[in-house]
Amino acid sequence: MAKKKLNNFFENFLSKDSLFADKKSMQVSFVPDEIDHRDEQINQIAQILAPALKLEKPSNLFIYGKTGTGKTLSVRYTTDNIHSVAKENNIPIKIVYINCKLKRVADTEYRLIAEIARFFGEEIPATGLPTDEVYKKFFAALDKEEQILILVLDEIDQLIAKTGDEIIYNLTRINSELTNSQISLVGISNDLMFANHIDPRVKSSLSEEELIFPPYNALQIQDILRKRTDVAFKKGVIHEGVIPKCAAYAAREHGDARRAIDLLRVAGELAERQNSATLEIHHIDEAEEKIERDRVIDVVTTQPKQFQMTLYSIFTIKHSLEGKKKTIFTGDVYDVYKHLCPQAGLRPITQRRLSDIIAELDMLGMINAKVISKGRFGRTREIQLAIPSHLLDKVKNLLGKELGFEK
DNA sequence: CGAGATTCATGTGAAGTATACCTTTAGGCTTAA
DNA sequence: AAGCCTAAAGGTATACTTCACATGAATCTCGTA
Repeated sequence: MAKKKLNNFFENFLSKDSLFADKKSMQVSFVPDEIDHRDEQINQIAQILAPALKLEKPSNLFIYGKTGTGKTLSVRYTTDNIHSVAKENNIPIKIVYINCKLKRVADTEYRLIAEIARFFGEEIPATGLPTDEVYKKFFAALDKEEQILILVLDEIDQLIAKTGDEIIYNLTRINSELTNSQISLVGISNDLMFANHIDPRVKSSLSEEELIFPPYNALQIQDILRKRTDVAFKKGVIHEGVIPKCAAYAAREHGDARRAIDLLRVAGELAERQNSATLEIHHIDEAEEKIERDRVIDVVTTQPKQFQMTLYSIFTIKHSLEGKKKTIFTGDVYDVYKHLCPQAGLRPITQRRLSDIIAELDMLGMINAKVISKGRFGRTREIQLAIPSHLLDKVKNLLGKELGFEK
C-alpha cells in the first residue's frame, strides 16, 4: 500500500516538468567557461602563475576581496587551466586547494599540513604525531620528484587569526630546503585589514604579488545571473523582475555574487517543489529565508556541546528578558550556563573558556559581541543574538534537543 | 569645577593539566624448521 | 630462530584550567578658583 503510494510519487516526480534544464551551473562548485567582469584579475593571476609551466617558482600571491567577489572562482578557473595545460604537456604541476575555515579539517597548523600531506597520499592520523613529523612526511612526498606545487589557501585570514602566522613562515621557508620542488602560495582573504595584524616579514614573503577584487555592482551581478540562468533554467521559466531583485538583494550585501546565485537556485528548487510553473518574485523571499534558516541550523547543530550550551544559555536569557531592553553580559551568561550545565549532564567550564567561546560564536555570526567598558562597573562583552527573530524558537528547540533537554 | 586616582567586572595572555591518540620498543608467545 | 602480538613507554595536539595582569570609562577625591 505505502509502497504503491511511494511509487506513484516517484512516477509523478519523473513525469513532472522540471524548471531546471541543467542545475549544475547554479552549484557553488561550478566553474563556468568564462567569467564575467573579472578578465583583468584573471589575466593577472595567470601571468603571475604562468612561470610554473616552465618549472620556475611563481611569486607568492595574495588576494583580497569580500565574499562572493569571485576570488575563489577566478583562482580555480586559472589553476584549472594551468592544470590542463600542464597535463597535456606533461609538466609536473600539482595544485592543492584548501579552505582553511573548515572546522576540524584545516583550522590549525597541524591539521592544515596533514591535509596537504594527505593530498600526496600520505596517511596522517588526526592527532598524536608531532607537527614536525607531519611536515617531514609532506616534505618527503613533495620532494620525491621534480614538481611545482601551487598551494591555494582560501580564507587564510581565519587560520592566521586563530593560530598565528608561523605556518606561512614555515611554508615559505620550506622552499629553500627543497631540492627538486618548489611551493607557491596563493592566499585568499576576505578581510582587507587582515594584513595589518601579521608579522611584516611574513607579510612580505606571502604577498610578493597582491591583487584586490572589487565588489560587483548590481548590473554586473545581473549579467552573471543571466548567463547562469540561461543554462540552468528552461526558457521562460523565470518571471520578469526576478533577476533584478535577486541582484539587488546581493548588491545590498557588498555585491556578493555567490549569494545571488544561491538565492536563485534555492528559489528554483522551492518553486519546483510547489509545482509552480514559473519562478516568481515571492520565491526569492522564501529562498532568502530558507538559506538563512539552513545556515543557522547547520552551524548550530555542528558545534561542540559546550558551544551549544553557551548559545542555549544566551537564548534563555534573551527569552526571560522578553520585551525589556536590557543587554546581555558575559557574567549573566556564565551564571545561567552554570545553572543549566548539570541539567544537561555537562561539566561546566570556566568563565575564561566561556569568554573564548563567546568570541568564537561571534566569529561564526551567531551572536554579536562587543567589548565595552561600563566605567565604574567594569568591563564586559555586550552580547546580542544575530539570529533572525522568526528562527529563535526553532533554533532554541533544536538546541534543547541536542543538549538532551526534553522538547 | 576639573584633573587625576580609584574601581569594578571581565578581557586577555601565558603556562600548566587532562585526555585521547600515535609510534616505538621490548618482551612474551607461537610457529616452523 | 623467526615471526607475530601485546603492553608499556615516551611523545603530541587539543580543549580546557589556573594564574596573573591589563583595560578603560564611570565615579570618587581633593586641591583650587
